[in-house]
Amino acid sequence: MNMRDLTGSQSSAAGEARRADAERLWSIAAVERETGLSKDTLRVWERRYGFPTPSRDAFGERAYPLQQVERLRVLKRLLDAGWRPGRLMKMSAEEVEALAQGGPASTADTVTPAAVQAEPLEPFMDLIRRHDSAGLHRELGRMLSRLGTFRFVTDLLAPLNVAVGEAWMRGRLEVFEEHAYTEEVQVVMRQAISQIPVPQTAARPSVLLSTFPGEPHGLGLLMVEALFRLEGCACVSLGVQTPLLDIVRASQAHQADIVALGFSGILGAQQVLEGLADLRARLPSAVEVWAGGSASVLARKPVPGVLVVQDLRGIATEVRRWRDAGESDGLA
Amino acid sequence: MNMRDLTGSQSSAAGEARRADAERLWSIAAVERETGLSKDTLRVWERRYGFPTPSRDAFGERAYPLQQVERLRVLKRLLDAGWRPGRLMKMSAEEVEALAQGGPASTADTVTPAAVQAEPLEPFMDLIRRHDSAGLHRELGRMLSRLGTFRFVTDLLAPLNVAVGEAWMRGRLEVFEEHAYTEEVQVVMRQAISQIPVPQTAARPSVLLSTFPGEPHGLGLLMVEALFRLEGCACVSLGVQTPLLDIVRASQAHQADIVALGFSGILGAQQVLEGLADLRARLPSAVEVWAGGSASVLARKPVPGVLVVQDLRGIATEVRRWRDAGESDGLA
DNA sequence: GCCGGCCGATTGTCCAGGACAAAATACCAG
DNA sequence: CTGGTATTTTGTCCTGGACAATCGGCCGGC
Repeated sequence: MNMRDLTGSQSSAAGEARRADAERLWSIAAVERETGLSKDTLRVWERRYGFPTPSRDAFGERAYPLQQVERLRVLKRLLDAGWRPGRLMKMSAEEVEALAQGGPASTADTVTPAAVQAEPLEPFMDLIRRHDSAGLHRELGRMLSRLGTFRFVTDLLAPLNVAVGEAWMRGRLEVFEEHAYTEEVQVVMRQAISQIPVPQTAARPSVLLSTFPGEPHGLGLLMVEALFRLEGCACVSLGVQTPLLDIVRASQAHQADIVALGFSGILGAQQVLEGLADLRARLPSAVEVWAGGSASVLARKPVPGVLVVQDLRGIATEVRRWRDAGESDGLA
Repeated sequence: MNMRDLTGSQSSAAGEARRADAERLWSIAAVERETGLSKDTLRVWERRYGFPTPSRDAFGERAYPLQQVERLRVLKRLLDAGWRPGRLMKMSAEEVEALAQGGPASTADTVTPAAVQAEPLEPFMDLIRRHDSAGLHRELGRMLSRLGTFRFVTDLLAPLNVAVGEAWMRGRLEVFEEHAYTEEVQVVMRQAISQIPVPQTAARPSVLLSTFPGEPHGLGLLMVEALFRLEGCACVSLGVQTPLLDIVRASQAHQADIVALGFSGILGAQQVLEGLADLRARLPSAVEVWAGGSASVLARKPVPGVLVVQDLRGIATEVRRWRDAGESDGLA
């Protein structure tokens, strides 16, 4: 419609654009958005470790060069992989680089329970790495047809998600590759869900699904929704990042029997535990709170009145338990 | 699986739970998550306006009572509707309440271009307010079939999104209702997209879709993706909130001809403009940057080298322009 | 009369530097 | 080794000040 804006600033040579690039400086807010490190953390690292070392703009505010932003991205990734800042900051740039490229997780070695790895994952990892969205879509669709929704979720997607997460932590996958993967899986999962026959009206238990604010990972929610629907439950999803008070209100409005929350491990332990306890306290005791996902806190510290479902297969079991208990106030 | 966690802390009477509720206090981080107001803002409001007035916990940290959190939620909504804090803080609780319930937008009266309101929206708003997810899904699906994807997007969803946004700002819709709406629309839109025949391999232009960090609204992206696909373009979506540097890398990996960004008006003006300029500078000039959405900044301040597509119908026009220009470096 | 630029008031973000809770690790006894 | 306690590390919270960005109103010219 409005073409005028396209005419300006055509850097003719690619090299020229590249140079203008590197000189562009980033504000602390921009670095926070780009890296996921809070402003507080960025400032305290500078004070404590002497890195990063931003210059200052005309107003005395921090201005980070691209190079440091990229290094901060690497550090953040290593942090998520279990490394600690103090250790990383003492290392030379080369050592960090070597670590970023291919090192194993520092401590807390990723225990891959290879026992039940039912389907080969490598073909899918290959498609992701080759940025073949169409191919990934096609192959996922094929596997959905072959395995059926239940096994597709439990035997393929669940381990594949773990593999993707691990690949990212080891620097084998970029953020955008993980985003593209998530998007394709979402498409296939929604297709799978739409194929499940809708249950009777007012099918019980009715389930409300969401995640807490700060938890952007929604794939698990979709997988869980599919499994609930396969059990004949009525599901309402709020998508990700719903404020606590809104989850409470939504559970009233939709007359939910179960509120199911997903946790990927991004949120801090305290945030998860306090949030669940809070939610528990604000919901009538007849409404059950279920929590699941890869966050390790869930396994370590139980929250009174909250059911932790570690294994996706447990959903069917627990739904049966709920129904056997008499459809309301089913707690032992 | 693990039932033990369900047995603890059963507050037998609902009233008892309610009372424990009100006494629970919120940390400043929790209030930030719940309201969307930054910690900095919460502290400076306290200093400047004398509200909120959190008590302190045993460690001297702010502890907000539920009542103030809820008032802050209302204030945040009025802020988004165009009010200014100084004005609101001078008003009595009753005046604010009256405003929150039904008042019109303060300044910047919402100009509803009722000219092209092709489809009646009220039936859908009703379904949303009645929390009839199944009904909403059914009616949206029916309209999709009746209108076809193009008119469904341009004549129904586009104005409906505006209506929903406005209803929220006027206090007629809760956050969770907007979440549930978004989810249902997403389901139908993905179904619509999957029905569009996939184009030839390597169809041009190839389009990369995403939003900037901090912009969680993804419906527009889906609508735009549908329109691009209807024009026979190859689309790859990264979903919402992709870091800038990752958008750049993704555009290389997927050999995108066009990078399309969506803006809902949540992001600040500077963030949008600087982000677009930055992205522009980091992409080869052969890759076009398109921006759209309801953010008013886009209309006010043009960014050199960025195409602003105000009207969804403009997408078809611009795709034709791109193709006529000779498939590469098509800028005038 | 209406649009556009200027100016003062408002408002959110940034800064410094200190403190300390929470988490992770090291240590030690059984 | 195992489980609990001391110690270090690390992110978040604090105060109070400063100021850029934005908003609202004012004025003057087309």
